[in-house]
Amino acid sequence: MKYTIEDVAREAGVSITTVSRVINGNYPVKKETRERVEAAIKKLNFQPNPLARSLINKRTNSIGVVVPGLTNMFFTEVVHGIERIMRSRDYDVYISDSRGRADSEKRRINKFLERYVDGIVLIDPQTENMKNGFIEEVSKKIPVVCINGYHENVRTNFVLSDEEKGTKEALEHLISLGHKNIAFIRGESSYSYDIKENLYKEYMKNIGIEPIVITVQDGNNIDVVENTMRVLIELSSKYQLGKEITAFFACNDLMAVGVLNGCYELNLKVPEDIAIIGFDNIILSQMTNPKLTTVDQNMRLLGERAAQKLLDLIEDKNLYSDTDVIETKLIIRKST
Amino acid sequence: MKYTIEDVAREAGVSITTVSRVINGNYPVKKETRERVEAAIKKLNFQPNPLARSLINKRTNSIGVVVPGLTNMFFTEVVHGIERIMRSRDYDVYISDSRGRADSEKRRINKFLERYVDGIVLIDPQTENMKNGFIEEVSKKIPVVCINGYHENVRTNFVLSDEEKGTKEALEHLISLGHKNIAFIRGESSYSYDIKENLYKEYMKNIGIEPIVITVQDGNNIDVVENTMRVLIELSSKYQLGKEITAFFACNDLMAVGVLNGCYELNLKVPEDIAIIGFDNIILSQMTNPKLTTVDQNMRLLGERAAQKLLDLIEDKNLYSDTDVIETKLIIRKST
DNA sequence: CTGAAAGCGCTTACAG
DNA sequence: CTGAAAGCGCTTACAG
Repeated sequence: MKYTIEDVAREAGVSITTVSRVINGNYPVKKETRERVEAAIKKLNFQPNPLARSLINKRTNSIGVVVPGLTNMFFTEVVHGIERIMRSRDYDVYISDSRGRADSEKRRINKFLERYVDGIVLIDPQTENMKNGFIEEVSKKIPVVCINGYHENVRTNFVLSDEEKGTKEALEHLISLGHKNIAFIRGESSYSYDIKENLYKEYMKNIGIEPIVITVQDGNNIDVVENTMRVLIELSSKYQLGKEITAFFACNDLMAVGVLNGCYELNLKVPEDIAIIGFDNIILSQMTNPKLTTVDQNMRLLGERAAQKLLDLIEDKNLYSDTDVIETKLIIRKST
Repeated sequence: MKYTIEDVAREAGVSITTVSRVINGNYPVKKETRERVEAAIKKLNFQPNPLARSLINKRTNSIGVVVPGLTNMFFTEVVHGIERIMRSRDYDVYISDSRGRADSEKRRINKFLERYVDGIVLIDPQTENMKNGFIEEVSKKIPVVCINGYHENVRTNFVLSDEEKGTKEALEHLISLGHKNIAFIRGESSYSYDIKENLYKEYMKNIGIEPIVITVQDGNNIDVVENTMRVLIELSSKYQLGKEITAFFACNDLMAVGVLNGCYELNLKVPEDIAIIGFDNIILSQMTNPKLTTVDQNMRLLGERAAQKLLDLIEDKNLYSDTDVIETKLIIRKST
């Protein structure tokens, strides 16, 4: 079995109080005593039971991260950024997948709360949970940082990428290339899609073209690639692709790849017949043929910044609310 | 603040012992009393502190999963299978990324041990940690299931996909198409690559051709796609591609996609000039152009089977060692 | 600088 | 069927 602090105390011939003190280094201990205790710890290869410590400290040195889908590389990149920071500070990061559903997200968060994580990062939290006050409630109990997502009048912390600016640049890029008949592809429910859709409609209004909004299902699971492709093929019976629609703005790269694959099936040339622009700049966007024009969200930085902020919150408990914005960048490649 | 069992006891006018008994349902409690306690629990919205329970039970109702890289969809698919099973049994699953390095994998495992997870799943564990006995040691302390990875004389539990059979079928498929000059692409250190390489060499020996083994770096991170592409381009100055090499066997789909992208850069037609076969059947393999011929590892089932086995182990502590083998399946698409 | 004791929030013999 | 008490492995006032 594992050794306890009592075994160490016996071994070193001191009280458990003293052992505790040398472990935590929070009280003066005579050098000689300390060395004896350290030797005992080493000899027994003693590791304090984090459960027992947490029970008292109310701290677990761990954080929870909730993502809508592990198969969208956008999220794994962001998580990677979070992990980089957290590990350097000796925090454990636990990842949990909500499958993009509000009830599941809620459950995941509650589980983390039960487990006494020290803080939570929510990537692309469900709008429903933002609007109904759930996330604000959670933010009162524990440090929370949200990456992207709905944020009007919600008192919690945000690290946002400037999706508005990114969307504008993307749309203007298409327009500067002479496109007017631009269709818009989005997933079911995410604030990121909503922002983009609003801007898209505005632009279309300005150029006097009827907007075409296409909603595929869950946009954050890799299955969306196939789904989007199917949707595109259906679409080709309604619209004359290459004429009535000459360009697609896709809300993320996964959907953009779906469009690309659909074009291939339909024998449409990209970008000659159809231009495609994605969003995120996941590595997949460089792997297609042609490579995808897209908007870089600087995913790694989003994660790092969120982690840093969460750490700050955990440390001084100034619980909320604050917003950081990170720049996006248009990456022009071969699909436009 | 959160309520404790004491608050519930006071509210219901019973002892904490009784409250504990109705929560756990492990001792008889008079119906009337039970109802009073249940009402109090409901009223206070009481949730028992899992830390305190775990301190006594030595159980946390959670498991750890260590993966070499979250950006290789092979792993996220397997994890998905694990989560499906675990959630239905109300276990939390915590995912941790070793970045494919033995020291990091060790550290991740030790962290899980410290946190008293009830069991651990290792996906594609590092050969080094298998051979030096580390994983066997861990398996003595706690239920462990390994998915794939080195397994000679290591006493722990395995769920393996039949990579040998898969490799043979892939190679035979290429040969049946008339290929002899087959090159082999692998990542740095993984048992999966080793098995495949051995078989590859055997086949090449049989057909009397000098084997060409190309090692790219870390094969389990999505960066490998770019790396492989670069490696292929360099390779084109050493070999006459399409002649001295007419086919590539890649140890996973990520590398296969890298080869595909490289061929595109080099203006080589797939499969006319160069045939490519991958391994795993991650969804990405259907998204390329042409779609990839590959070997399906049934990732979801690998995860589910491993989770089920871990659960069995957790429940009856019959700690090791046992091996399940799951069939692979050749998926012929357009790259061969 | 050091230790005995109380306490974190639970569970489980033990006694009735 | 129910409760008082010990205990899980720690930390931290309190006293010296």
